[in-house]
Amino acid sequence: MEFGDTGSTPKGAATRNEILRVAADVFARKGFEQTRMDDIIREVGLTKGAIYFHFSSKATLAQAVVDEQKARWLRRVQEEILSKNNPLVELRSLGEFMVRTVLSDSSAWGVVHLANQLASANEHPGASSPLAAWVDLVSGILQRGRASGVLTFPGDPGDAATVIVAAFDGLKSVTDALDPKDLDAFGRRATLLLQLLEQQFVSSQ
Amino acid sequence: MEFGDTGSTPKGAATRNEILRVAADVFARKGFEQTRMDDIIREVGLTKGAIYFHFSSKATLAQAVVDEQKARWLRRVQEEILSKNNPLVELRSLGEFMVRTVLSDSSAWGVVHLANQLASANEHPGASSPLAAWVDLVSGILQRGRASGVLTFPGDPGDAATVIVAAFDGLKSVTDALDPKDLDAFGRRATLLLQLLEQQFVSSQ
DNA sequence: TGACATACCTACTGGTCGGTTTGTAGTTTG
DNA sequence: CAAACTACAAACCGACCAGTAGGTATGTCA
Repeated sequence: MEFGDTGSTPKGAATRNEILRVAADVFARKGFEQTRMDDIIREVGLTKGAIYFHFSSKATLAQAVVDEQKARWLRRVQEEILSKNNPLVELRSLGEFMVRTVLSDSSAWGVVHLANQLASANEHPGASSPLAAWVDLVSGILQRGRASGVLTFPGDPGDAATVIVAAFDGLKSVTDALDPKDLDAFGRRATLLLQLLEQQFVSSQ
Repeated sequence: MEFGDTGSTPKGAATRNEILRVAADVFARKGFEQTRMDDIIREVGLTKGAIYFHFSSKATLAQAVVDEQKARWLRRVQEEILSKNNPLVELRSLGEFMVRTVLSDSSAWGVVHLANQLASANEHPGASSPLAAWVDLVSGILQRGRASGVLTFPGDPGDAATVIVAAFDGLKSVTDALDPKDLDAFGRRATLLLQLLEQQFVSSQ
């Protein structure tokens, strides 16, 4: 049930990070249930004892992966995007950021779903879900954009934000499922989606 | 590996259908991996031997569920929607049909993903995926709509269709993940999405 | 009414997988 | 330098679960 289990020594901390790195990749590729602890163990080059010394359970390890990744990109988004102080620019940047992230780091978006998969077994309210964080982020931008008149959309900002994030999320998973070979497919379709949103949310003139 | 394992007798066929009915519900709720054969057995009120008499494996049962459901709604869509011979009406009807289906029959959309979950273990090309069928359906409508001038959109019809279907799919899964209690949430957001698509794809004038 | 298929049940097996226990090098600290 | 702690390794455990073995009951038809 504890979280920051160990890492008191430089060596221990390094190993812990290495485990997190590999675990993020495997979890993202295969999902929580389909990931075997032995998969991670094999790829890290350690043994069961080592992993369970640093993390008390499979769920704890996965949660640590989620928390670490979430903190990382929340910081990046904060620095690179929300600093613009311009909802229109922020929304565009965020869209491009999402697309770029999905395209470059294949494991990144997989981790976004880990928290939700954990919620089934664990009793996490889902509030810590990276997905919810994305929605909140977009929702905030939409609200400020509407207030300043540069963005228009019907209904609740939260709902609109959810639709936007969900569209991206669905595009990723559907493309993975239907055209796993077609490497450009996601990029093409995401661009299309961005165009669509641009014309829909940005106030003409 | 066989498909229509049994069902030679009226009684046998009835049991087989009952198993399919229950299995569809359980698979849709919990997904392929998380579903235990014992779950289905309990709800059907039979035993292991009975299920394995009618279906040779868990994967075979799931595949049968997918095939049966897919055939059913493909027929319905054919009759209720594609008979209109009007791309604009068809697209609107199809959108409403999807929303209505998701809202009324909670297990319906879950089954759509079963085939994809099977592809991991099994070696199904994924071509039989209901998701692919939906995309093809929309893609066809878009093509005919563009040809007759009532629909406009940039790029490949297949890509546009994928974006549309993916947006719905993502909306369903994201809403389930983030707001499982909020019953109207999906409806509200889906309506928003339909408006959005309306203004984007339907030629103004 | 005997032969054979259909339809179903009970009990078990074999493998998988998360987690535990125990041991033991190396490192730090008193 | 000895006790104590850190950071791992190796072997093992027990629960879970898909699938099987072998039986029984209920037709059906000649």
